[in-house]
Amino acid sequence: MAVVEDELSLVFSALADPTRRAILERLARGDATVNQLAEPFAMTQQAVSKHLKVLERARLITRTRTAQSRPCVLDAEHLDQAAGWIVRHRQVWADRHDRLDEHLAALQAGQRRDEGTT
Amino acid sequence: MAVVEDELSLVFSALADPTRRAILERLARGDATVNQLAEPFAMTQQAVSKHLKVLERARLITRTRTAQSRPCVLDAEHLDQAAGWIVRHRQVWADRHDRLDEHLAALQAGQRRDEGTT
DNA sequence: AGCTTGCACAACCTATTGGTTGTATAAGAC
DNA sequence: GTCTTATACAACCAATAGGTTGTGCAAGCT
Repeated sequence: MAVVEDELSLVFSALADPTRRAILERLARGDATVNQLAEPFAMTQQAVSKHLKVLERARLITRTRTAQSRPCVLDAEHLDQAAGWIVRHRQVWADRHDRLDEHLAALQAGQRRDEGTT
Repeated sequence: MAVVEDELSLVFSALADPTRRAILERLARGDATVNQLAEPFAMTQQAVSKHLKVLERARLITRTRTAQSRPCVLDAEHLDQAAGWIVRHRQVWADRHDRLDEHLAALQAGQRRDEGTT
């Protein structure tokens, strides 16, 4: 099932794994090689490579080829896509239960974004 | 694997399915019964029930028992959790790259980020 | 040239996912 | 009471996910 998956599903399912989220958190603090990423985890380098492939397929990271290592770099665009979906739909029922408005505001407090994403 | 899963993973993996996202979108416009939710989909009522169980486990919906039907109601809080994670971490690397709100808007407009990767 | 490092590919295993059909049950209608 | 409606449970199935081990290979080091 799901032979061809839409981008949003790819992004969300990529995020649905603690290891991959940890990898993203690590990458948010700076680019890293596969081995550097693998180090904190109790799993093989190959397993981490698989996780990276998932992240790459979801376009959450891109990889460059520098010498013999393949550093990973974050790509925020598709993450925005996912955040966009959530924010968009939460808004709908936030409107319905308007008490959630402040909740929303609190969430975005550090950010103060303002675009009318439809 | 993943015998006990953290809440965030549950939420994200619940969102990682187009059917379930459609269900949430539908519910955002108003509570609905299982059959009402199942109707637009080319799948059995049982399959939709399974999806609802996934959403329930992720605490994205709650169910009430009204007469012989079990209407579904959205629960925004756990969705906030997911949105929170994204917003939080997106911010980190937004800072690294540029930290501009307008940038964010541009990204969502489908524009590609310039790569001033430090 | 030969060793080492960094990573990926392939085969394999098990658990989970997402669907099916078939059946059961609980509540209202007659 | 019996019928119908709305939903859930169970068994089954194919495909995917997430891990393993083993191996291959390209790039640098000496």
